[in-house]
Amino acid sequence: MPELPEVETVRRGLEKLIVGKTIKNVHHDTEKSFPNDPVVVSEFLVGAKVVSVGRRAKVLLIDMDSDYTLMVHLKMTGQLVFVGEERFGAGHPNESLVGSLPDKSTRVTIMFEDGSHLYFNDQRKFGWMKLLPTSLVVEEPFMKKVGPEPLDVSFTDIIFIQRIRKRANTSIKAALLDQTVLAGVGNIYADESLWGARIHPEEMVKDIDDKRLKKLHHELLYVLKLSIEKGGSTDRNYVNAEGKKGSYIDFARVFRREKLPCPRCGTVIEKSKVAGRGTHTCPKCQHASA
DNA sequence: CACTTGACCTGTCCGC
DNA sequence: TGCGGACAGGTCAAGT
Repeated sequence: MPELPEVETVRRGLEKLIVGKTIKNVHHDTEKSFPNDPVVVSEFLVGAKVVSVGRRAKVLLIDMDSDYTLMVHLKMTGQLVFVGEERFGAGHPNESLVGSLPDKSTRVTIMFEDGSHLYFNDQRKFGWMKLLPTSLVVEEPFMKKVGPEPLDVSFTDIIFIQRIRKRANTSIKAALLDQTVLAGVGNIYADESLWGARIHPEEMVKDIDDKRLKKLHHELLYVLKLSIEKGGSTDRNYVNAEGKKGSYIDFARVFRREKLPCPRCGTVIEKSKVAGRGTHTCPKCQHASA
């Protein structure tokens, strides 16, 4: 579900809401959502205080003062929603979104000493939480192989081009989605940035020159930053830490706009499948030798 | 090795 | 309205 901007929005919300709070207890339903040894949880999570909330790629990193870190991956349908000690009453704008938590998709409930709660909801059960010593986070298999953060100032055009070219014989869309090439890009921002750069998602990386890849890099940064500004995009399940929706989707140019006119040229936007994912393209603006 | 395709799950939507 | 199938913002394992 959430990509870099959505996870970053959740991170910013949680930073304001849970840093400094001490965990009173933790409950979870399936092993899959939180496959930790209960002894470790009771020793290093229960009774520990939240020190900071970080993010790497699409993974949230909640650091505790026990020197353990709670890693959270929301995958497709995960949500991390905070509900304060004072429940929202009828008429509050958030009441309909979080007023009924926990519900049947709640996988993990964390209660803080002040009576507030953090709910990890995940309809499809692809997401996970895991607790591990902070020093071992970098050794975790995904963290070890994931590529650089696109929003780091050190991630230059040159590095973007070099890394994308590691996937010379695949489509540019598959290269963008490859988390070992760069971190955090998913289906929405792949389609949006390719539209911005007028590159067709099926075009082979080796057929795209440096100038066009540089343009793609700039378009990618533009959509990622714009989306963070707008609080992420809400298409289906995504909500931020306060249970609210983001508004980037209102600014999307192609994503989920099939059969609607291209905002640049008016041609009807098409939907197809590229790299196994639903893909939105303007057939006129995006072509092989733009 | 590089790359592509299923599998993991549940809910919803679309066409017959 | 009912039912089957396709599909959903991610990643991994297994396949070619």
